[in-house]
Amino acid sequence: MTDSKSTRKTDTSPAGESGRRVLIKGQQTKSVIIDAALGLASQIGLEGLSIGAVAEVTGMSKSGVFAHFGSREELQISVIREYHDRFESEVFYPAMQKPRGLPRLQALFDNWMVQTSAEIDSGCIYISGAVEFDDRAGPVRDALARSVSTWQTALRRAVELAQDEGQLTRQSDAHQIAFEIHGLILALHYEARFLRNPSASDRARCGFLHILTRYAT
Amino acid sequence: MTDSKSTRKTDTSPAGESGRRVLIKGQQTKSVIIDAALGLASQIGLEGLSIGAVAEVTGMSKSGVFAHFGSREELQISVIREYHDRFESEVFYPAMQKPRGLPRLQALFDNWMVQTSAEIDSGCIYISGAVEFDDRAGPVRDALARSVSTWQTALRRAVELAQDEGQLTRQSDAHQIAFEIHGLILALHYEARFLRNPSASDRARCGFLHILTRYAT
DNA sequence: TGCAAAATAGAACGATCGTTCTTTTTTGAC
DNA sequence: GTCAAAAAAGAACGATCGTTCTATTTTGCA
Repeated sequence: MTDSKSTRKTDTSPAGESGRRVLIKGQQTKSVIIDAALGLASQIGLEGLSIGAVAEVTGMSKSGVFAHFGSREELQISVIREYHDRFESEVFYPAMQKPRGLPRLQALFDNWMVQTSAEIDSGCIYISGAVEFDDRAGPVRDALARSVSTWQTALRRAVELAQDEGQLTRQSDAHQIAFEIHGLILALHYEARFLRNPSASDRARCGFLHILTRYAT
Repeated sequence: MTDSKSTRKTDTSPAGESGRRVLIKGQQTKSVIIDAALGLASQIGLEGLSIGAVAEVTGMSKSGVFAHFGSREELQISVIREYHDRFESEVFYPAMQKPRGLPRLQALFDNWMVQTSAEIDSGCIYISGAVEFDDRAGPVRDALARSVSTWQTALRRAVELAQDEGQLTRQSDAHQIAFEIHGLILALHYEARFLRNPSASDRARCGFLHILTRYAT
């Protein structure tokens, strides 16, 4: 932990002057590894993620995989970053195209529902990771909490904009509304993925409607 | 898995004719072990629960602990049973003293909140277990799902009674209302335990009020 | 107080884990 | 094509895991 060996930091492109350069070999395989690792972590959790399993899936050797990250923690953090990016591009950015206010909030929830429904088979690492790292300090937990907080802030902001537009009342603050929406997603994940209840999606959608109508102007 | 050795089944008291008999030694230590195991599982999860850790906490040897259960799975199931019993006696039974309808439903939620708030430091195995075993078949998952389903049925029943009493409308079925309440508890656990948000309890309580007022007659 | 049975301890097993070190292969600019 | 650097493989380490087997201690009825 104290020795900062950091075998390979690949964020700085080695291509110096000519900034554009197709992915050098190492970066390609690193992407493949992270992709496989994210798939594994979604199923068995970040804690269950083992370098040996990733090596087997990718057809590489353990040390070959290891060399790209320098530690298991760094692999886990890379997985979190990857999930963060995908979540942003599948849930957040598409909704930003919608006009601010209710349309955007509705789009955010819809996209989140689609994402969560797809994760009923694979699992969501924002949810499983929260359980695994809720009392374990360290950089993995920090990365996870930062990603979740970023998303929660974006959701809360969408609620505030709907209030600014006069489409939602201010009888509850945006934080409270975001909290209740988050609860619906968590209950959906719990009931659908663990209890295999097929009606959970309808329950969540219905609950969102209830929230909207309660705060509608 | 196939060989049914089952080292020691302790459910049948060896005290034959004289039914009353103080706990024989093995039962005492078994209780101590389960108690310690539940404490550990609450913090690090059922999957993280190791026999070695339980042995260290109880001051016993690994094999000494192991002999009481015959397998790690049996230990995990015992922990789930113990948690189930405690949950029943701290959340369910006290609320049953209240008159059916809103008072009882309110008491169920209040007790559940107290339990969950206490678990912000220790963790809830109904929540962590759901994440750990959501795609892993086997007896541990079955025991967990059965306990959770029992509790959900009890909660739903309380909602139905409030509807029968005419204190809640039937514009949504009891399952939907129970789903939304469950979401509040999950969001509370997530925000308070993982994100360390101290206002989560107020959010959950406020959300419950919103649900009650929406369905109030 | 005896004595069988129950309870616990102790040592060892194979497996898997993250990590380190060394060696081999592959890459890519010259 | 050369050759240094990068990438990947291979072997081995210490640690921990659940489990098994055997030996020792403790229990509790006669």
